[in-house]
Amino acid sequence: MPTEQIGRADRILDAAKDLLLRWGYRRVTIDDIAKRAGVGKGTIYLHWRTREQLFFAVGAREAVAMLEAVVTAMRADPGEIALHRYMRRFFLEAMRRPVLRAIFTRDAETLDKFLSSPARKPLEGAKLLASREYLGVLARHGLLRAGLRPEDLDYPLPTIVFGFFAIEPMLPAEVSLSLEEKADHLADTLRRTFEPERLPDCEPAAERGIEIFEGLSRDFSNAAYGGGDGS
Amino acid sequence: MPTEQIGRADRILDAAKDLLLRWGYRRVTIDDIAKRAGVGKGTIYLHWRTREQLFFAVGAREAVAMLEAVVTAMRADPGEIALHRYMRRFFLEAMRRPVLRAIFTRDAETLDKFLSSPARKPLEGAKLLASREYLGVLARHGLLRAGLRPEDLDYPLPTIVFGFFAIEPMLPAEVSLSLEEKADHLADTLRRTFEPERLPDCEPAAERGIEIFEGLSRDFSNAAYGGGDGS
DNA sequence: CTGATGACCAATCTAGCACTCTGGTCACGA
DNA sequence: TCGTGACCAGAGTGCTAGATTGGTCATCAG
Repeated sequence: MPTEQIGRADRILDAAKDLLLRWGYRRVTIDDIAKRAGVGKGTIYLHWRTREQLFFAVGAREAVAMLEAVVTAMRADPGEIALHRYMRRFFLEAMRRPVLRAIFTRDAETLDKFLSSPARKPLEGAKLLASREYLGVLARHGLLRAGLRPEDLDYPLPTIVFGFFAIEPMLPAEVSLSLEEKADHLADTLRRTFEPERLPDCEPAAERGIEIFEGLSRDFSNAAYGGGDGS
Repeated sequence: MPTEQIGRADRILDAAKDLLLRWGYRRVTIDDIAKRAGVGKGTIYLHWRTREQLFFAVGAREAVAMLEAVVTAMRADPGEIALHRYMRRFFLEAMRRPVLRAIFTRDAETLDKFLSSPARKPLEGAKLLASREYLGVLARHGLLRAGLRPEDLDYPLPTIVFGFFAIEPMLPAEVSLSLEEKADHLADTLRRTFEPERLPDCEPAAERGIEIFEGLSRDFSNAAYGGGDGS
């Protein structure tokens, strides 16, 4: 895809994202987005086949930004590859991006019908949360408790992490923890539940792990700009 | 309240519960319940002030049954007072009772508008999940990790437990864990996150803990039959 | 010839209205 | 005294006419 078309796609996604956060999924029309992006309505359909896929692309682009932040952190400090550190950062980076926050907390006001659309699934699926390959790398480098196989985390890991996201809109006002403190609780839980008491050197695991997250990032990028079907 | 009136209240609650599980909150009318219970419609209003409170009473009575099962287990084995054992049983007993399962998994099909009603809150509130007094008993008897104060669990404990309930309706079909296995994962997580490596004798803690849960059970019982406002 | 556009159309959504249903009350009867 | 069901206000439902909008494609600018 020509660079200049990517710029146009980004302008459209910017417009869609702004309007989504201001008005919510239901109220934003394709015409609104086209006007705001300064393009004709038909132009939008040169990039994405349906309205739903356009909004999926909005989320996918945010996921790419989040994954890039994660990878940058891992490059700066290989210790970030550890499960509890990764999930801590994942939580923080996701919650700080309004679109991802809406998706992960299942904000019905903002997302409306998009919540029950199949296009949303890849954005909060287990693959994004922790791919099997990543868990495999952790296991091979001694970053999971002895005897713990990657598939042993299939149920409890997403369940625990999901709890921290999903409870967010239900917290009573008197809970005054900062986002960092919440992330610390999540990290502590995962640290104690899934990791060995002493963590080995993370350098070699980080090397392989970064590749995995970069690949995931590329996949989401392709899905966002390629008019992909989100599969 | 005369015993015979409690019998009538139970018949009404039985009818309401049956219809709730078969048709869902929205479709069940007071007339339906009265007919099925063999009483006049006005009679129902001699027990509860509103439809909402009647359905709260249905849930409260289930909570009483659940708490009684919990207490029975604690009497048989004081080890059940430990946080991870208590929550394991809590999860199992709640999930095995369709009404409580609907409440804790936030089943929109069954509960409909009752989900957003304030009357529902005490049923899934933090008090039922783990009261401050109970956590105090655990702390005093060395059943929490050294340095962990009861209020330190205010955020992470309900968050983790909530995750195990709330993810239930979202699990893909290929997850074929039994309820017991899920409960074991929950117990393992709490065991490692909040408890000391070696648990002390639970006998003294169980003695005090049982009183707390019996008191809680009485509170819910009063709320159910006393036409309470659920506060 | 390529790529962008917006008028257009079918299908869905919304507003407004007439009508039904139901939660809650209370006068009456057992 | 206690239980009842006829009754009523107001909330809910179904319907229809009309507006809105996702998606298409003939047309046009460069």
